[in-house]
Amino acid sequence: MTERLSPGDLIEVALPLPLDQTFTYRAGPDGAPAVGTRVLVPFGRDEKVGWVVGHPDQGPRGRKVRPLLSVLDREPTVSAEILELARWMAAYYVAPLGITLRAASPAVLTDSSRHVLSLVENPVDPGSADRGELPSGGGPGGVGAGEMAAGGAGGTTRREAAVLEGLRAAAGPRSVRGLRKALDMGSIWPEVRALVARGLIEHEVVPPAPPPVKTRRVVEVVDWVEDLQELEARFGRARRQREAYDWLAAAGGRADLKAVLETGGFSRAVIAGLEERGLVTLRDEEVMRDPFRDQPTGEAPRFTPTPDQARVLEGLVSLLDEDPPPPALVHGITGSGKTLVYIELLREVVLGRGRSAIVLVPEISLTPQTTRRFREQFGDLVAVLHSGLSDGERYDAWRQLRSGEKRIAVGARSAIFAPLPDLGAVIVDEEHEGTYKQSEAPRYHGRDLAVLRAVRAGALCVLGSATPSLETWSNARSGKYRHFSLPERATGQPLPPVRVVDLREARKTGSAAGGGPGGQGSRGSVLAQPLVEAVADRLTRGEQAILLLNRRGYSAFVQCQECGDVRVCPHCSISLTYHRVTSRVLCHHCRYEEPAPRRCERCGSTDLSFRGLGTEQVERVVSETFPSARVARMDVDTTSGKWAHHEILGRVERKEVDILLGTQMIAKGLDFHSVTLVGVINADVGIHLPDFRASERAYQLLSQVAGRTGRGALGGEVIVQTSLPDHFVIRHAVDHDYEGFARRELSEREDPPYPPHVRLANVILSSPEEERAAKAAEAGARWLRNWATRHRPDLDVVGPAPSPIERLHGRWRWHFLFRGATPGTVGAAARALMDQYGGQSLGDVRVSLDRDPVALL
DNA sequence: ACTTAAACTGGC
DNA sequence: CCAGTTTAAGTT
Repeated sequence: MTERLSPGDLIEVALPLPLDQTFTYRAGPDGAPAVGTRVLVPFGRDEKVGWVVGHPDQGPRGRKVRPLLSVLDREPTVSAEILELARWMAAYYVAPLGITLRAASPAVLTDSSRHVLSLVENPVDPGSADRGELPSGGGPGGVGAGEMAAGGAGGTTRREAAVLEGLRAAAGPRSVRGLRKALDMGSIWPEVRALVARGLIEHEVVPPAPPPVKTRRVVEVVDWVEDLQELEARFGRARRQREAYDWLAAAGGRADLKAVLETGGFSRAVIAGLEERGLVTLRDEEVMRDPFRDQPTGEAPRFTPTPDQARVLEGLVSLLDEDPPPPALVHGITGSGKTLVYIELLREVVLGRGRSAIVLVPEISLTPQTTRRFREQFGDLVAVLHSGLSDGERYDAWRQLRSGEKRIAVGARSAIFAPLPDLGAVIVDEEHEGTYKQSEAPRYHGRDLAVLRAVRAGALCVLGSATPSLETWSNARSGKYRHFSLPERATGQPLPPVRVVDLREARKTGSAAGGGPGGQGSRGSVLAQPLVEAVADRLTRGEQAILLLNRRGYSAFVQCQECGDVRVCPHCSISLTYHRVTSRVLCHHCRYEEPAPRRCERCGSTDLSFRGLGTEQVERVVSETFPSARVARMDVDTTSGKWAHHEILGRVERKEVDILLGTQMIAKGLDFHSVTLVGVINADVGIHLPDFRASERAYQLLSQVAGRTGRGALGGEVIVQTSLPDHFVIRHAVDHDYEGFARRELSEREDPPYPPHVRLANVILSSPEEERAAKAAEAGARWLRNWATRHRPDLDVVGPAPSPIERLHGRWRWHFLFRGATPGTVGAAARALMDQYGGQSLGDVRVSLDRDPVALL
């Protein structure tokens, strides 16, 4: 598309603000920048960075149109492909276009101007001070308000004094934003204006920094003198210059200035002399920062695929020729070698066909082995978009992907926006992982965007998992996705046998270690006899054990210790949550509530457990039971440091640890052959979280942690402790029967209906005042029900109720759900709701909408 | 999100 | 009648 690019033309700009609209500006003297270009524009008092998203013929009716301040890119930084993806996200997830564009761009390209304040060293007499120059505040009365503050010297208000004090406290200049946050007293602009007018402080608008580009000085020969005699003549007595010239010529005509000085041993003056004679030039050349530069590349041995792997690979490659290729599920058990299939597929797509590819991984710091394998195979073609990269490193990786210098992007969910031309494949490893869902706006699902982007780009999307999400599973079953499976481990070894220990039995016979009558009501039987024996066995053999406690840290459910029964909402089939304060149990979907039970509804036992069991308690019991064992604990509390994961796993690898105890984070990616026992302390916890995906997650976790053992020649065994040995999650996990589990879980979600049978959205309303959050939730749900009767009778609104996490960051949270049979229904409702409540601020109540939520917290 | 102006408070 | 605080409207 060709655009008229004349000065004064109008541009439509998307700004990263929570406003569901774009803004119109007038282009500068160089004409209207192309769509996808970043521009700096005035916005009220501020200067904002936004993206040109169109060239409207006329501005908004009856409004002024301000000119843009500057064009920030020579070339568009958002391609037509990514802009379309951003537009789709904005519509689907009901987020402003500017917010989605920001999410799709490297951080260094989204910086706005900042207002910076500094103290004036020696303030002159306030009366004679010039009035400070401030950006005109657009609307009427912008400047007028500050006028009277320039009055007497003694008229320093309390607020002004606070601003001055805040500036004195900092050594240098401070941003208005930072100061405002620190002082926590609302807008400080009136005070700033008054203080500037009296010459006490200075104010400056600092434009966004240009993207940081690292450079090096390079010396390059520009005048080649071949003839010896002429060389003599040209250099005369400048012997060192002649030598430097020869040195450079021998080096191919160009070299790092640093190398010339250090390796060549020439002085800076010698080079300057050459430059003077017009023989060489000095210039700055861009250097790409790459923290993985030193990682070994291209050294890995080529593995021969197993027959299964070869069959899947062949199937995937044949899909490449369909237009567009249909998405594919690769369902492969733990240890079946999915990564190898990805690698061989990329070999075809990237090396064979010269196209590019994206590999999404759930959380890159937890999967160093996977990323390393791609580096080893494809070397410098790979850009690893690690969360630990500096903004500059990330920007360099982004540029190298855009230029085609790198053609494989490996990273977490935001890598789906990698600016790769000619995309040939997108791989989503462990596609069932919840980390692919972004928890802030835009609340996109990386896996779903992967499918969408791939289809639109004519690329193949491969979703890989040992325990696919039920959404993906049902798409594969229905034929929407192609379905491949790897039912065996690449080594040919079987999955480890899983033994179930019935905690109810263990308690009756009193054979458990830990807890006991002294405990606070919750019989803390931690390790039943079979697990104690199994661990002791590993200790004597010098092997290692992993103990998992999948406990999450919020209010628990109520479970009968006799029969294992859990109180469930009669309407939502979600566990009821115990509230200590009111001594009641509550459904966090529909707000059904009843008094906390005193005895079990099913068997009448009074032995009810109201609390889960934490890793700390387990650690204590384990240490007491095995005093000589070396125990390491790995959970969010022990892994706060940047390299904490690494450190703990390193100790396990070096066999400095006998028992590794932890939460779900130990279930992923570990591959240690001397781990011959996996013990699950209590499999029930996860199953009864108040969330419709609780069973799915519990199954995934059990399956995954079971896969941590039996990988080596020593074999392995899994012991699962549970009060619910007959629960289908446990039964299918014991049999390593994903399909059986999926069949049952799909039927569980039919009534009441949950995804994948229906589409779901979650609306959270939060406020510092609980009352207001509740009122807003009531009003919102009522409004939506009303809307539905008129527009979408098939829409179902559930709730409102207090959110499972009732209070977060000092705000009370209420939520309600709505569901519909089709994306169209849910989309229309989401749009209508946000049009009604999204923009308008209901006092201090914040509204957020999460479409296709991964968890209802 | 952030600013500003208007509309309310509560002290006299 | 003010200073301070809450609420609503506007940003091109």
